[in-house]
Amino acid sequence: MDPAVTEPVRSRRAARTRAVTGDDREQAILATAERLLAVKPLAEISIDELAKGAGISRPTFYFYFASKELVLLALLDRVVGEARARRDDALDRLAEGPERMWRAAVGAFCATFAEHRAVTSASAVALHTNGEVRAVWSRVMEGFVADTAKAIEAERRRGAAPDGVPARDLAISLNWMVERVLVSTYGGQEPAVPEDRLLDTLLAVFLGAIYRS
Amino acid sequence: MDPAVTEPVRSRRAARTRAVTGDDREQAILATAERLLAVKPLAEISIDELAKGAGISRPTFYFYFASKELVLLALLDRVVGEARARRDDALDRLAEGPERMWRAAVGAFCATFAEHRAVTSASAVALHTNGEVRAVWSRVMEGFVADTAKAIEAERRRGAAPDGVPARDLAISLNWMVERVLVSTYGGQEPAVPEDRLLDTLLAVFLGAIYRS
DNA sequence: GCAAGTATTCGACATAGTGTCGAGTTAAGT
DNA sequence: ACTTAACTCGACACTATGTCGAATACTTGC
Repeated sequence: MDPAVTEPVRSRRAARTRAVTGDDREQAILATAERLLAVKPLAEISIDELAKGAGISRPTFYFYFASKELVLLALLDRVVGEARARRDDALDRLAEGPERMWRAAVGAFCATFAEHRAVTSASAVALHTNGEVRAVWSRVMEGFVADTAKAIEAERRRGAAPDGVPARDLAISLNWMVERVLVSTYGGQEPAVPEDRLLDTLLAVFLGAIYRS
Repeated sequence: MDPAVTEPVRSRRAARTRAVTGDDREQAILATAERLLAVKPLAEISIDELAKGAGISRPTFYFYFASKELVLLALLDRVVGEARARRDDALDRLAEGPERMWRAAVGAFCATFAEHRAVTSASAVALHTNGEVRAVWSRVMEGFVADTAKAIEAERRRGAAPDGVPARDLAISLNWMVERVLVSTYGGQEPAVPEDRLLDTLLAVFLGAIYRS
């Protein structure tokens, strides 16, 4: 994902001339948002709260962000970069054996989600509410799906995995499963897989779906 | 799910005395909601719209439902009953062979979701917004999960399926997968599995996860 | 067939949140 | 010092929610 697409998060403002203040405020808004998201969903956070938390008035908030969803998006951008890096790292581990690789790949997603659960959970929800969050999330998922499908096809070519339903369809289902299960576990929604069995369970489904004829 | 739990949807009003009018209005609200949900999400439907659509004023709406989420819930209740009936039907098909049974069980979910996509998609979204929808959805999922887990354990006992991760964890993951994949496909969210390959794909994951050692 | 009670209806109000406009202040660059 | 641009906020307009109380309509017991 090129950053350009999610860049126009900030309302206007060009290169920072004034030493700090502007960026400080922006960071203060982001920090406030992250803090509040750990406690309650985005829908229950008013712009006034974000502004107050950053020590500015409500109209001033709009100087920095056009909506609270865009604040979330800025937060999400950070996290996405991290997830991407970890995943790329995992995909290089095919040499260590397929199970190792899949564990690393699924684990990358799980770990990122867990470490930033406030932001990721809120995003998974905002997805249904906000078009821009939906677009970002779709692009992230698309990346994971494409890589997963490629890995499945590679395993099929080398004869390790049997043919079956289209690799891409399988990849889509598996990746959405990961997303949904993580949301239920970390969002406190029942029924949920206990956190400590998360990775083993998801991995079992991956391996079964990919390697069983 | 005992109906009693989701019964107090209506604000008050006891047994209908006045021949029809009251129930008619209530049905009109439900019909309006279902019609609008086919076009836009619940969040974009105002109570005023629902009231106008049913030919009443906004305050009068509150006589019938305490919130628009409760209207959705009433709609969902109908659908849940249908899904439950179909699923029960499917689980009796073990005699026809495991693949047949699983196809029927997953298909029951898919078919219900597809036939009432406006209501089910809206509910899957409201789940993240509304506590009561969340509770109903959780109970429905819990039912599916329990039955799925029981079926997996039965297959394991008769030696058809190998042991592995706890059956319940597997059941949770698989059922959330179905939910999430259906929402993406019917909610027009990318990436999505094309509608006509939905059942085959989900079934492949089920069989792989359950029967692969 | 009417008095009493209950079901139903809505106008009017109170409240909360969003987004915008325009007039201000502050700081940098020249 | 003066211009320009960054930044700030008071005040307004708008939309939606939810509630209260008074009015109307139907039903039932008498």
